[in-house]
Amino acid sequence: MQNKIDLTIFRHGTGLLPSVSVDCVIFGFHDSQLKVLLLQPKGSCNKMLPGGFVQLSESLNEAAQRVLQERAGVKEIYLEQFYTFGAPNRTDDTIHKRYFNTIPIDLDENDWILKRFVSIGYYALTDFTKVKPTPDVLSDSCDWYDVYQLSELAFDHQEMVERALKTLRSKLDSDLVGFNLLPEVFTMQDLQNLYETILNEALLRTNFQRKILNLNILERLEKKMTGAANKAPYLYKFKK
Amino acid sequence: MQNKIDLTIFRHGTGLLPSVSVDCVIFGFHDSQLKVLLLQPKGSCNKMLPGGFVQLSESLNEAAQRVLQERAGVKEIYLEQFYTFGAPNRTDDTIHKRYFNTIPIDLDENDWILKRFVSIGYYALTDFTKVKPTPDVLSDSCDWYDVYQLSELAFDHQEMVERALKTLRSKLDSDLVGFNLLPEVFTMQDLQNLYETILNEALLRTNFQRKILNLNILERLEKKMTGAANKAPYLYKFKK
DNA sequence: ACTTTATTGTATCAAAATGATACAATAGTA
DNA sequence: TACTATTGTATCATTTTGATACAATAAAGT
Repeated sequence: MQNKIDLTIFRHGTGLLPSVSVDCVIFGFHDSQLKVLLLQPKGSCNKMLPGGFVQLSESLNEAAQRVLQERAGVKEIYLEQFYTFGAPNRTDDTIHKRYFNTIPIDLDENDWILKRFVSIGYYALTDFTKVKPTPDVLSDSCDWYDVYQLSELAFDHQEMVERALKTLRSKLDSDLVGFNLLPEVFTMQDLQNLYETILNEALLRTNFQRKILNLNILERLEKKMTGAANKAPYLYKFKK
Repeated sequence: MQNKIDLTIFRHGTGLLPSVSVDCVIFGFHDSQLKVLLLQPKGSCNKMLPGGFVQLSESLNEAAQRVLQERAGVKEIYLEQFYTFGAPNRTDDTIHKRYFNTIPIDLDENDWILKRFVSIGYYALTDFTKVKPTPDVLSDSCDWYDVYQLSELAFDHQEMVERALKTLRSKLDSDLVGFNLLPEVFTMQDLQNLYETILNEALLRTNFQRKILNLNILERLEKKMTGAANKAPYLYKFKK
């Protein structure tokens, strides 16, 4: 199943902001892996982040949300800007043109789409289980990939993922980010596992539990009977 | 004295990246005040940050450096990107056109310069005493203004200053930022004064001294005989 | 020369946060 | 009933931070 996307928007002068694009780094968590959402474009291009252009009537944030919905089928997600990428050669000419030539529209050789542009990076965390990645007509697939095992990506998208991850790490404590990465209810071990994966380092179980509980942001629910021969952990959910 | 600026760069298609600009928030410190560098454009416009467009051949960072040099006479300064501003109405139409009509060049009504654009914000800290603000031909003046006493600024430049200040505060400790705001040598009181002004809150003298000294980044020099009837403070400079 | 004053550098103590270890409780298995 | 693996919590040591005390000192006043 593919998303509808209005290809006329790619045509010059039909309501797009020239030279500007947005790219989205969407993090998910599954099987103890931190994942990122990537599109496999048609043709032989490397995988890329869901990205697109900005309409004249919308804000950058709105553009990021719309693009994410159109290209990956992900909607109603809180996105945060983390950096703007603008190296003159960031969209390597030949790759860039090859990519846009796979799009079934006529592009003038002088169209700004074929030239340099600046891309504003947005990132978000989302519950892996609640998202159904859906590729658009320009892509063969849309799927999750382990952040720590990425193949080479298109353009400067590797750098984008790295910088988004750095931002995520630095905001993990202060912004109590990372909440959207887990399902509704979870155990303390699930949460610690998430933290360890994002930070890529081991944490001391007892102190992690103390720290999180002292934040007073969790509501303790019933125990989770795992069937294992040991004490059952409590389930938690985030307070509102 | 005014800087030379090549006005042809404003003409459409002569090597500029459409729809994109950079704006610079330059902080200085003097008389116990945190200052920001502003231009007074010719005509009746509000004051504005030194900003300009991006040439096709340069990176965003290079553009910011060049623009700062051309418009305010400030050179060789380390700039850091802090946010990108892209609200659809951020350059209010009438003010925007009025401003660009003061520039002595012909602009087509359809020129992107008269339309919406996105601006990438850069900020920097600099030694007040080492900068000689110099306006360009488009401006009547270029001067320092107290960050906490700003009049209304052009476009969304107030928001830019606020966000730059927020970034500065959050990075003050971790990045040991704020060093460029003081002259070569200084007393502990000078440094504390700077911190208090940036954070806009009082700090305990003894603990501040302990904290800074424990960082092991200062080299203690001779005492500074102030002429006052009390113990003379040491001078310090930053280790390399 | 001695006292006074304002300020500086450092020590000290209490409180809070963090790191590390110990241990009892418990859901199942042998 | 004993055993095992894991969980929740307590405890203690260490480090960090907040608050106060105090001796040292450069100059002025007497």
